Amino acid sequence: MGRGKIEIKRIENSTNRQVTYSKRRAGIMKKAQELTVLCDAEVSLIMFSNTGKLFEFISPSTSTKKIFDRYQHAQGINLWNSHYERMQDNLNRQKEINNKLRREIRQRIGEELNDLNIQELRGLEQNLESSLKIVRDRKYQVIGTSTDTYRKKVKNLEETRKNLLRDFEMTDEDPHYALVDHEGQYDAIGLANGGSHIFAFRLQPSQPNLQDGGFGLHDLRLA
Amino acid sequence: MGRGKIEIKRIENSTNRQVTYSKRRAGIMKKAQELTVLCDAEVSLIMFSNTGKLFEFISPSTSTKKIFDRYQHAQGINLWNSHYERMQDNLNRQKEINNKLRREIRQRIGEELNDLNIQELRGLEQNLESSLKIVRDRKYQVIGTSTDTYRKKVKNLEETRKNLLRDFEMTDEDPHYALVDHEGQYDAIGLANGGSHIFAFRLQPSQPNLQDGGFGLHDLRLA
DNA sequence: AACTATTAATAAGA
DNA sequence: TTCTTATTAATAGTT
Repeated sequence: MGRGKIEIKRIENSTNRQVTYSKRRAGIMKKAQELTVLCDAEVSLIMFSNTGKLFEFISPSTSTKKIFDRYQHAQGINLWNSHYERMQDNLNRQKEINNKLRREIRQRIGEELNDLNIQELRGLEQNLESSLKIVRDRKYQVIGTSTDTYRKKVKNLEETRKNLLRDFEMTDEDPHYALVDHEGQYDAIGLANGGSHIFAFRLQPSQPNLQDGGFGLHDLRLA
Repeated sequence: MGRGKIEIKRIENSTNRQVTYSKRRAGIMKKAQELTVLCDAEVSLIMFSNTGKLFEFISPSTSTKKIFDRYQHAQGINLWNSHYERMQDNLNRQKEINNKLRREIRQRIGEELNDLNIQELRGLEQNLESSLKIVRDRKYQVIGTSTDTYRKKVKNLEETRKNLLRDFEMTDEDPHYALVDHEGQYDAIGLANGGSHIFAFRLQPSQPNLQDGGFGLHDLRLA
């Protein structure tokens, strides 16, 4: 139906192919639309050009999703069962891993030790010892750092005060103006200088295993 | 393109509509096929008549499922997601929990302590201390139990031997028959009586945090 | 389902 | 891409 008959085979000339695609795409779209209206049918037409571009026609009375669902129903298959199954597997795997992790935490907390033999108990004990040492070292390091910071702050404050005093003396104004404040804060800093057990005033947790700060936050039972 | 021009509107005569549907369906199928071949395109054409019957054309180079997947990808949507949304959510939740658990374990092992403040470090330390105590107690309990068991076994063995000896003496047969065995085992049991550090012969782990028996078995990075 | 007059689609050219 | 138009293809109504 053109200036000449053409063979139905791939058009090798790329430009030509593109042009023909445009024209025929429009043509088939129109046909789909006409079929929809004339015959009261539901039509889904999806086309990908070789460049990957998508064109589609869908009868106004329906939707692509509905067509997909209906298609699967009509064919008695579920194209996404494999997706679903993979997802389900993945979910189960995650849950299993979670349970193992929970179990490990419970054992590290000292629960559920009954199924551990002596070797395992010893392993766990050594493990906890070394972890405890690491945490302790880290704590002291942090304390040391913050103490240093406080020391520097104190020094700065003192120098500031001295400078102020000097200034007041030089200008002969009333000196007690600068002497009053920060006493309480000095006391607190003085305590911090001790270095080792400065947080001993913290309350002992009534639930030794469950304290805030991220430990024991998660429900360790099955989920 | 027929004996007369027709309006594009629903054909009310049912027979007529049916006939037209047949003819045009064949026509559009042919068009789809030609488009596929001429322009190297991937075409999916799905039609449901008003009676619910399904007809489809699909380019031989692909499949309906592939077209569906590609369609969704091209549209940047996932039509079946709504079906599996809850599952996906669940999966994501599990993964998140998983990461939190791994993080907790890592901190309990002594890794990733940098984001903990002093309070949290102290909490963790106390937590580890109490866990360590529980594990130690349990270990000693297990050791005690097994020692008791061994003691009983020894006692039984000794009594058995005595009885045997007595039997042999009473029947005047060669007595050294029963005296030879189990010496090594007695030695081992003798050691176990010490009670406190009987497993000290175990190798010190070169990787203190990773020992078999369930601790450090899981990859604690993201998964 | 076949036929065929007629309309519709479109290949090639501009 | 779009328009034109000669030509083929599709099909509406008929048999």
